[in-house]
Amino acid sequence: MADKVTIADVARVAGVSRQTVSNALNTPEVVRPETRQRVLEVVEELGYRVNFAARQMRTGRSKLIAIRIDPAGDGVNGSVFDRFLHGLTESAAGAGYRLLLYTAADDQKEIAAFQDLLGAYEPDGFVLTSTHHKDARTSWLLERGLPFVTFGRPWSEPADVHPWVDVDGSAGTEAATEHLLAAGHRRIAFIGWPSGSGVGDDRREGWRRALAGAGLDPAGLSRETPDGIADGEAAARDLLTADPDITALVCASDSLALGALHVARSPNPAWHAEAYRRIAVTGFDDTPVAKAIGLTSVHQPLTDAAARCMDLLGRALDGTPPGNLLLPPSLVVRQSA
Amino acid sequence: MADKVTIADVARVAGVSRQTVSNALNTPEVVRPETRQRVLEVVEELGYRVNFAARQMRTGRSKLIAIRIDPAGDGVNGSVFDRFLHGLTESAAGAGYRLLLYTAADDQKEIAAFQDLLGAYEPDGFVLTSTHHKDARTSWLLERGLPFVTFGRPWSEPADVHPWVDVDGSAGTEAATEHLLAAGHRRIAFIGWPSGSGVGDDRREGWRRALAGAGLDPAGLSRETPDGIADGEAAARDLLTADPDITALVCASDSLALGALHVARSPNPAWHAEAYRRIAVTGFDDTPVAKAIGLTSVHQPLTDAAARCMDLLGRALDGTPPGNLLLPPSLVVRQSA
DNA sequence: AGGCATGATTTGATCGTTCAAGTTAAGGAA
DNA sequence: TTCCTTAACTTGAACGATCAAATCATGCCT
Repeated sequence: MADKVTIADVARVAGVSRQTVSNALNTPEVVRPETRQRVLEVVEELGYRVNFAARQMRTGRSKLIAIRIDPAGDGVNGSVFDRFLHGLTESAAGAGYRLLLYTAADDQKEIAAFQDLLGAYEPDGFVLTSTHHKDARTSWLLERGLPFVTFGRPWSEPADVHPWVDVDGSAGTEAATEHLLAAGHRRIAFIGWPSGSGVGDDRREGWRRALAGAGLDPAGLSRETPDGIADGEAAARDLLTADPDITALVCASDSLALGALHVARSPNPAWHAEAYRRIAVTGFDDTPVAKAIGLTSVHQPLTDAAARCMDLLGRALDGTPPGNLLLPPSLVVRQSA
Repeated sequence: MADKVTIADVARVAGVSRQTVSNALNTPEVVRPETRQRVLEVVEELGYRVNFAARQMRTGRSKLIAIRIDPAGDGVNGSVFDRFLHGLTESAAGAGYRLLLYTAADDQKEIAAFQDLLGAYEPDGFVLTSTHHKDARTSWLLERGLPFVTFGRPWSEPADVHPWVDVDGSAGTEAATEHLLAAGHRRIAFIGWPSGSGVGDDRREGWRRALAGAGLDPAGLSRETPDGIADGEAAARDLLTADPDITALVCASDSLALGALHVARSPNPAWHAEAYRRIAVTGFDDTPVAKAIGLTSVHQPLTDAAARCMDLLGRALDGTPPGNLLLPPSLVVRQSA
């Protein structure tokens, strides 16, 4: 393998000093154009590349961004994070950064991971996902003035405590509900998660808002259940049994929707002795499963979100005030609704 | 934020030299137990952590492993890589390594990425996925003596040219086919990819082997098509129309199987005027989609594969001959077959 | 007692880069 | 001519760790 080419090698061949090579690459304006040109040619010729470790020692910047990847979530919804990650890797590369992965089981473990990482690899910044109420991670990072962006807004604090990018979940469920209303549905129920989670409550709120806008009463039309196919099925069964007028189900996730769909599509439902009701179902996240089975679902612009996260983080690293950003989702209409 | 703690700080507080601190941490056996104890206490007290950049400068080891993540594949099968990645992150962490992500559009671009990475971050090793015939990447790395493991066996070269871990695809389709045979099926067709891809040919071979074992003739029972839901549907339709005796379809992927399932489950198939035939379908990869819709599928032990990859890479980094490993998949039986 | 091996610790040098300060040469003003 | 400024480039030092070699005890053997 070609031996390591250092800045000194380039300097020698180009007949200039190390520092001039460094300047030609990092501060071109202080170098005479023809010198710069010559240096760049030698850089090309020798295949020189800066050694990040050495640079990091001097400047303190590692050009690394750390992000947590969860222990093998094999669920339907795991793919949301994965799609975000794919997008972020590309945006980061465009900005000259690479992603460093780590795992952590909970907030406290993640903070411990921060400490390990900061001591060892010294990442320049962090991207946090799945923010929640009383997020210990963000306050820890804020206290220490470390640059980070969250994908997910702060749920317990004012919107401007830290930079974030999020997708407007309530707008998503609202759009889904409005789509159902436009199709003539009047009794539209919601299947979501136990209240207390920011994301879940937000999604429920969008449904409620749409019903209110149409002058409809949401009372008795909402169920709270853990995320899962079986859970969605049970909740749907419960709702449809309790209220024979329900004709549509808005769900907080594709997993729940998938379960609901089983009930909605069962040809001769035990929960209903009358003539067959066609029940519309919508999901959330537009996972591959939704696409595969024709489930109408709310799509999150994840690649875009990733790019904007990188934008904001870049600003945070520059010292520019980064701000925050709420992206609109879009409804992907398929056969299920 | 707490100022950076260096090895010199620890040395001063513990009343020893830098090198003794280094030894206490890296070569404990050369340090007197009580000295070691004292040093470790100070390390704990000050919250000292080695700075990897500095270590890397001296030792040349970065404790980083690079792995490519593909540009946002939103398909059904994307999750295979993602599950592998989750597992690998954990195994790597266990061995003191972290994963560094990069993207690349093709083999040549990936080799360029190798050069960038080696010059800049100097990863200690690489994990390559989706190996194929005439893989330019492996030969490039081999020529330069760089440590790597592939998840996927070498398809054009002898098995021992480089370390690898793979899942035995032909054993998977063979198991699926045998399961169908045991259920009484006799005309079992195969839907796979155009020949020439190692993985695809291997999966077809397993089906052929199982049929041969039962003394059955595979002639006319195989179709080659790109990977996709619509492609699977078309191929299934074609097969079932051409041969009225077919009662089961073994597919090379869950995407293909999903398409096939649409045909198999259509209540009044245009392709068949006779009484309704129940067509069994099996997929490959056991994606969330398979679980969601009750598709019998071949499951790959991805977490295990990731762990073994890390094992082998660790050996390659130590200089121990790493070898290679073919893992058996398992058939997950659901309603579809 | 002298010599020597062994164990425990310390010292100086080094990895490749960039910062900060220094040098050199050329041009302009007095 | 002399002095000063500026542009262009060079030199020495430093980042924080580990390697290699040096130092200093200590114990054992003859």
